[in-house]
Amino acid sequence: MKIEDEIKQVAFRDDYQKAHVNLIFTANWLQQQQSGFFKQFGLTLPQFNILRILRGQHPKPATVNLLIERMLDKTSNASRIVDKLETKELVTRCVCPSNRRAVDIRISDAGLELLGRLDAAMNDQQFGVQNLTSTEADQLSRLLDKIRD
Amino acid sequence: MKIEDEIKQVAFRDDYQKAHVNLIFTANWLQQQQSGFFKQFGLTLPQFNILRILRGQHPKPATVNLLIERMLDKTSNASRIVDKLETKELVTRCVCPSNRRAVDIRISDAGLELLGRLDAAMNDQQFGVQNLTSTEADQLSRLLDKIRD
DNA sequence: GATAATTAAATGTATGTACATATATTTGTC
DNA sequence: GACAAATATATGTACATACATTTAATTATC
Repeated sequence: MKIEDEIKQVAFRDDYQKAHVNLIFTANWLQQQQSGFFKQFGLTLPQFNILRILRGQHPKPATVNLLIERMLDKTSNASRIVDKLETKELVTRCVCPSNRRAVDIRISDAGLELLGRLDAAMNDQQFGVQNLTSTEADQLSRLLDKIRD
Repeated sequence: MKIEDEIKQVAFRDDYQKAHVNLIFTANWLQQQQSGFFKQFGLTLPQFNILRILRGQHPKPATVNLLIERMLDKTSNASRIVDKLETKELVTRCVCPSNRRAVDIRISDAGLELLGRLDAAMNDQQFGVQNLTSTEADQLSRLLDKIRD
């Protein structure tokens, strides 16, 4: 559906405004698609993203700083998202021996097992970007990179 | 900067995953650019969006339902965002005479005046999409529409 | 080596998101 | 006209975002 119809706005000032609104709207749309999927597994999107970063580090630990550096949303509060994951026993947290200011965070066996199940389910799940051809996906990335220049 | 460097990820599975991550990341980036701008005026992005919808209706009132219909984020809680705007006296709210379930919401003179100042400031402010050519902006909108098909 | 500056993480507060539930009003049906 | 269903909004709760402040540990400077 065209963006004008999605938000019932008759016209945009120009192609720039239209692209901008479309970008925000589509990203929200994709996030909602995904968060419904993750909910089945008792996770939120940011919780999943942090777990994935931790798996990438495993068996090495990550610090809160490293998580923030790699998160899509730099300003979110990694500390409290880790709290939730720790409550679910998907990660472990202990003071870093070499630098007692820092905290070593590791994904637990239960966390690895959950991500494994998510990987399997994700292959069955089609998210929106699949509607594009590979060339179009590449084209999209280039346009987005240019926006942030 | 390329998306790989932004989030310090070495490689993506394919162009689809890369485009997807890039889309979420760029939309967040744009939102942060804007929210910094709105903050100078004591508004948040959703508050601004609701005010703009109300100005579009002015002098006719809008109901909460109409606001939800036109908002980019359908699931957000329009009622409570209107609460904040009412506290700041930027909108008025009163029971609709013809349907006492509904609430008539109108932008106040102070609200109109604030939006006027924002319009002026916005013309001086360059947001990211301006980095694209008009053709590229159009191309981007088409790709985004295709994602949501 | 004491003290200031910096760094790493946690905490506090206001706002927003997501979704379920509650309350009040109107509409439809017998 | 009583009562069920639908509609419009508000409220409750858990989680996340945004940003300021606090606490603790380390590093730098005199």
